[in-house]
Amino acid sequence: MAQNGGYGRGMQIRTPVCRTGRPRSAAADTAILAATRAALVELGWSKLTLGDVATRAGVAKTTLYRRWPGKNELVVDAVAELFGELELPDRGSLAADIEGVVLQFAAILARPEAKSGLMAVVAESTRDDALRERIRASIVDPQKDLVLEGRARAQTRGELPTETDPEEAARTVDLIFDVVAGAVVHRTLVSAEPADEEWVRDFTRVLLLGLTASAPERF
Amino acid sequence: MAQNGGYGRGMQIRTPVCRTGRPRSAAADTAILAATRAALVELGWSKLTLGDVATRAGVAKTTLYRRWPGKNELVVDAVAELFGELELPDRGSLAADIEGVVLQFAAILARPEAKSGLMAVVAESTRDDALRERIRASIVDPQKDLVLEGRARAQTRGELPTETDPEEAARTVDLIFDVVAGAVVHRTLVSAEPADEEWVRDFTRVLLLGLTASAPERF
DNA sequence: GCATTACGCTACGACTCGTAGCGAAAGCCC
DNA sequence: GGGCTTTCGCTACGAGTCGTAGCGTAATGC
Repeated sequence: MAQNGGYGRGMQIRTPVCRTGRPRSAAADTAILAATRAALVELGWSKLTLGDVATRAGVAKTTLYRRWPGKNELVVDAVAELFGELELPDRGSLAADIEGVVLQFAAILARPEAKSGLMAVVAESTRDDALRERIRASIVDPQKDLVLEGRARAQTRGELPTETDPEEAARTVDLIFDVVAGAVVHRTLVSAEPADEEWVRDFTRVLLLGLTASAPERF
Repeated sequence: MAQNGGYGRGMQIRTPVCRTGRPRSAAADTAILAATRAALVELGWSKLTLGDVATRAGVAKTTLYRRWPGKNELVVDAVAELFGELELPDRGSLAADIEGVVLQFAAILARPEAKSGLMAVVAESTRDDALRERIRASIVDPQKDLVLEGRARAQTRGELPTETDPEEAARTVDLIFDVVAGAVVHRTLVSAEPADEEWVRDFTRVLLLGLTASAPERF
C-alpha cells in the first residue's frame, strides 16, 4: 500500500485528512498502541497477532486494519512512542551530556517491548523501503537530532572542533550516531548485558577521546 | 523444547549422537541451510515458511522438523555459516587489522540474507534464552574471539597497553566488541548506508584514538 | 435532517503450523 | 545375506492466523 501523502510530523503519520463524517477516536489510537506494547512484552514479536492486540485494546480487528497497513507499521508506531521520551538537557559538559542521553537510551532499550519490537521491525525494514522510511522518520531522525544538538552545544563550549567542510561534518555526525546507538543496542540485545553506569562511563571515555584527540593539530 | 545435551562445537549442535541405523544425510543439511538463505533473500524473515524451505531444499517438511526445533534455530544456523568466513590475518598494525576485519564484517552484513536473518533472530532471542545461547555460541563468541586475538596481537606489538586487572581487561574487550560490531550493524541496518572504506577509515581512526589515548600516563 | 465517515460484529477462503502415521530406504553388525 | 535400527518421503489432519467483505449502527459537520 502506497503511503497516502502529506505526513504530519512525529506520530501523526497516516489519516488522509478528512473533515466531514465521524472522526476517528483518538482514545482508540492510544489504547491500540499501548495494547501493542503489552502484547510485545507477553508474546514477543513473532507470536504477536493483530487479533490479540485488537482484543486487548477493546476495539474490533477491522478498526486496526483501517488505521495501519499491517503488523510492521503498528509496531513501529508503538515503539516510536517509547523513544519519544528521549531528551538532551544541558548537563554542563559533553561527557555529561553523552552519559546522560546514553543512560536514557539504555533505560528504554532495557524494556522488553523495546527489545523485541525494535530489532524485529529493523529486520523487516531491510526488505521494505516504505517501512524503513517510516522507522527513519519516527525513530531514527529524532535520535540523530539529539546528536546534532549535543554536538552544536559542545562546539560552542569549545569541546569539539568546528568542521569547515559541511559534508565532512555530516559524515562525522552520522559516524557518532552509529557508534553511540549501535554500541548501546549491541550491548543490550546481542551481548544481552545491561548498559549500566559503569559501562556508559567506559564507553563515553573511549568515544570522547576518539573525538577530541582527532583535532588535527593541538599543542 | 529443551536442548538435547552434548553440544559439539561450532555448527555441530543437535544430533544426539547415534551410531547405528541409517545416518542422516549431510547433503540434506547443507541443502536446507542454503535453501533457508535463499528464502531469506527472496521472502525475508516474516514471510519465510518452513514448508517453502523444505520444497526448495528438496526434502520433506517433516525432515526439517526432525532436525531443527523451529524457524528461529534454523535461521541461526543458516546465518552462522555466513559469519564463519570471518578471519583476522595479520596485516601488520592494529589499525590495518581493525579495518580489515570490519570490512569483512560489513561485506557479510551487506548480503540480504544476513541483514534480514540476523536481526530477526536477535529480536526473538530477547524472549528465548535457549535461542540466545545458540546465537552466542555459534555467532557472537567466534566474533569476540577475533577481538581477543587482535587485541593480544596489538599488545605484543606495543600498540595497546596491557591491563593488569584481568577483570578490567575483560570489560575492555566486551566494550570494544560492542562498539565495533554495534557500529557496523547500526550503520548497515538502521542507517541503511554502506560501511564502505571511507566510513571504516573514519571509524577506525576514532576507535583507535579512543583506545590508545586512554593509556593513563604517557610522555 | 442529511450526507459522510468510523465503528463493532460476523463470516469467510486461504494459508501456515506442527504432528502423526505409514511404508520404503539406507546404513551397521552378526 | 539376514536382521536391526534409524531416517526419509509422503499424506493427512485439527488448530490457528490472515486480511477482507458485508452489514447495521454511532458520531460528527453542514
